[in-house]
Amino acid sequence: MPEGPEIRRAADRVAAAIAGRVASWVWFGLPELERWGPVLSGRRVERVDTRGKAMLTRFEGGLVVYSHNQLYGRWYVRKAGSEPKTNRQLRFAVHTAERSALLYSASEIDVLGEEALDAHPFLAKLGPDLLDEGTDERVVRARLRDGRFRRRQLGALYLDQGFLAGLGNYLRAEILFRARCHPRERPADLEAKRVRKLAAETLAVTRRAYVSGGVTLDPRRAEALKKQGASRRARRFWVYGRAARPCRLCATPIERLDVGGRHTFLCPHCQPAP
DNA sequence: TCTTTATGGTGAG
DNA sequence: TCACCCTAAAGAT
Repeated sequence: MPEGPEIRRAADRVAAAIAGRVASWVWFGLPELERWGPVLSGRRVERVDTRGKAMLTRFEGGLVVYSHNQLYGRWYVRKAGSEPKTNRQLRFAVHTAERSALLYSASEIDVLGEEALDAHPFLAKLGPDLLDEGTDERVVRARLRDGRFRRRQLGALYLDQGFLAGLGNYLRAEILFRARCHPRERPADLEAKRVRKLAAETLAVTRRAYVSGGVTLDPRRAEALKKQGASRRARRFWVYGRAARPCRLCATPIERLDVGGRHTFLCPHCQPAP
C-alpha cells in the first residue's frame, strides 16, 4: 500500500477504528520496541495521521508511534481480538474494546515523544504533503520554481520526498504523462503555462488516487474497462507498468525508461523528449 | 524450489 | 550512481 494516497487511506481506516478510544492492549512485534507495549496500553489514541508516506499514531501523554510501510507494510482493521488470515509478521497491534488495528510486515517503526518528531531523520526532510489542505497549486508552483529543485530532472524530482511528500513511482509516471512532460525535462526549461499544467496535474492525479483507492485513470474510462472485464490492474493506470502496450490517447507503444534508479513509463508521442 | 521484482529508503563514493 | 536493507508475492525452473 505504498504511496501517499494509499497510506492516507489506511490512516483513515485505522483512525475510524481506534482514534478517540482507549487502547486496552498495545503490542509490538519487534524486539527493540517490546518494552513500549505496556507503556502505551491503557492510553487513549488521540489521532492517527500521516506525513507523506509515514503514519503517526498518537497516544495521550505525547507519545507517538511512527511507522513507515516501505514496500511491504500492510494495515488491517478487525473486530477486537480477531486477526486476518495471513502468513505475514505482526509488528504493531492496537486493540480497543470494539476493534483492533494491526500493522504487518513493516520494519520501520519507532516510538517517539511529540517533541522529537520534527527532528526525526525522515520527517525532517519532507516537503509539503500533497494531500494536506494547505497544499494548493500555488504551493506546488513555488516548489517547481524553487532554486533547490528547478534544475533537476523531473523524473528524479518526482521521487524526492523533500520536494513534495507522498509522491512515489506510479504517481511520478502518471503525473508526468497527464502533464505531457518527459521525465528528463527540468522545471527550469518549462514555460510558465506548462509549469501551471504540471502543478495542476500533480495535485489532481494524487487526489484522484486518494479518492479512488489508487486509480489514476479517469472514472469514465475506468468504468468502461471494467464493463469489458478488464482486471483491476489493467484499468488503473495511464502508463505505469504498461510497457509496449498502446497509449490510451494516441496508441503509440508505451516505453520503459530508467530514471533516478527506477523504472518509469511514458508515451514517447504524448511526452516528447526535451 | 529457485530467482526476480516491487507502489520505498539509506549511505558510501 | 551503486550496493544494500527490508519482506512478500510472482515468475521461472
